[in-house]
Amino acid sequence: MTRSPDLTSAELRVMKALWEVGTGTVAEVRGALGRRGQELAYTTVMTLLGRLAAKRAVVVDKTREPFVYRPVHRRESVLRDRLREFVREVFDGQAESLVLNLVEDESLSRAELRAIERRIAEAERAAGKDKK
Amino acid sequence: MTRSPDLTSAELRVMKALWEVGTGTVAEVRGALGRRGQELAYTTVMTLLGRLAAKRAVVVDKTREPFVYRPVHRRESVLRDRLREFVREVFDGQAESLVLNLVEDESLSRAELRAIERRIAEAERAAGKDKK
DNA sequence: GGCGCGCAACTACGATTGTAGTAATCCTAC
DNA sequence: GTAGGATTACTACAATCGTAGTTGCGCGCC
Repeated sequence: MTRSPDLTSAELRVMKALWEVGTGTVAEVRGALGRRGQELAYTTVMTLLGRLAAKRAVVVDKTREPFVYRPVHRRESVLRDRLREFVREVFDGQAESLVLNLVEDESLSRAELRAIERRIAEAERAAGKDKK
Repeated sequence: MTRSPDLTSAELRVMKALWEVGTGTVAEVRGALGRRGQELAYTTVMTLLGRLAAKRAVVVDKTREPFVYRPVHRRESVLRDRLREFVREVFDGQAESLVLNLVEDESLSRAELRAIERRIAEAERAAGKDKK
C-alpha cells in the first residue's frame, strides 16, 4: 500500500521538478524549478529536499557528492492520492459532481469528455484481451 | 469577480456546516459539524468563524445575540474556485488528465461519465433555447 | 437580588510552512 | 598555496493553522 506521504504545495513543486529530471542534485532540481518559472534560493531547495527525505518522499544517495536525490513514488500515484484526498475533502467523495463542475467551468469540453470515454473503452478492450 | 478567499481545510469544514444550516449561530454550526462527525470545542468553532469573518468569507449579524453568521459566497462557487486551483497546482491545468485519473482509480465509472455527458448535452440544449 | 450559564473577546501555544541566511568544508584554478 | 565557488549542515524566523483555555458580562431563574 505504501501510501505516499502528504506534501505541502512547495514540496509538491519540488517533487514535480525532480520527476522532470528523474534523478538529480540540488542544482539540477533547482534548474528544473527555474525552467518552470519557480526560482528559489539554492538553500531553499535544499531545505525542501531535506524535508521530503524526512518524510520518505525521496531517497538520497550520499555516496556521491553532490548528493543525488530520487523520488520514491511515481508521479502518477502521488497525484492520484492527492486527487483522492481532494475529492473526499472538498467534494465529499462525489467525483461526479467534481467532473460536472469542470465541464460547467469550461475547464473541460464535451469533446474532451468523449475523448476520455474512448480512451477508457479502449483500455478496457485491451485489458479484456490481456485477461483471456 | 469577487474571488472567494482561500480557506484552510478546517475553515472549509466549518463553511460546509454553515452552508448546511444556511445561516446560524456558533452553536448551530457546531451542531452541524457534530452531525458530520467533526466535533470541535465551542470556542474553536468561534475562532474559526471569526477567522472566516476576517477574510470576508462570512458576514456576522451582531444586532442579534447570539451572533448570526451567514456565508458570503455560494457553496458552488467556492468549490469551483478550489477545483480550479487544484487543477492548476496539481495537474498543471490538465483537467483531462485529472478525469482520466478518476476513472482509472474507479472513483468514477464509465456509466457515470456518460451520465454527465447527457446532463451537459441537456444543459446546452436548454441554454440554446433560452438564448433565442 | 445573587448566581450560574450561555456567549463573546482575548490570549495561548506548539506545529508546520515558506523562505532563506550562516558556518564549515572541500575542491580547484590561478 | 590560496582565494573563491560549490555544497552541505545547521539555524532562523515570521506567518499561518488547528485547537482550545480564560476572562468577563448580562440575563433569567429560584
